[in-house]
Amino acid sequence: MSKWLVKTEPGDYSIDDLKRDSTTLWVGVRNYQARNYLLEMKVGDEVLFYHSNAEPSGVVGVCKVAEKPEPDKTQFDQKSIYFDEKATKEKPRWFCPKLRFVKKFNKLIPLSELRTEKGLQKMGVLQKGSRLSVLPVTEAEFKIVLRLAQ
DNA sequence: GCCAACGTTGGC
DNA sequence: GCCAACGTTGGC
Repeated sequence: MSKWLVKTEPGDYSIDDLKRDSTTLWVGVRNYQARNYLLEMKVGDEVLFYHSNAEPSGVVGVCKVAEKPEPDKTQFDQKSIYFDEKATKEKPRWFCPKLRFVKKFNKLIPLSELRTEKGLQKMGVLQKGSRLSVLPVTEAEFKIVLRLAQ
């Protein structure tokens, strides 16, 4: 099973929102590389939940894949900010898995702390210029983050 | 297919 | 708010 990390701005959708909702469709990803990662997600995969553009930014909890990706309905909705005029129902461009809340860490693990961890130096989210909102995480990296959360 | 212009992301 | 990094668009 694979591990992942998803980014979200807490003002848009935070770990507390996911805790309240229990599950959510991860709509709105509009980057092909990120989409391809979403499509690789399998039910049961564990996902680090990351707050970006936050004070401070960092990993705040864990969720998991509850349902495999389905076409993201917002791409067909003209009123949605995620509307994509080039997408059709016959040939959807964008997909969203359903994510289920697992836990919120007692403390946020800030980027600065992740950066000082030896085992995390190659972690995707720490790489310079990394802007992908969906990223793979290795088993070892995932374990280290969980340890830091304790 | 190249590449300039433009838009977005996201740390700081 | 700044700006580096990267993605996308569209003229040619």
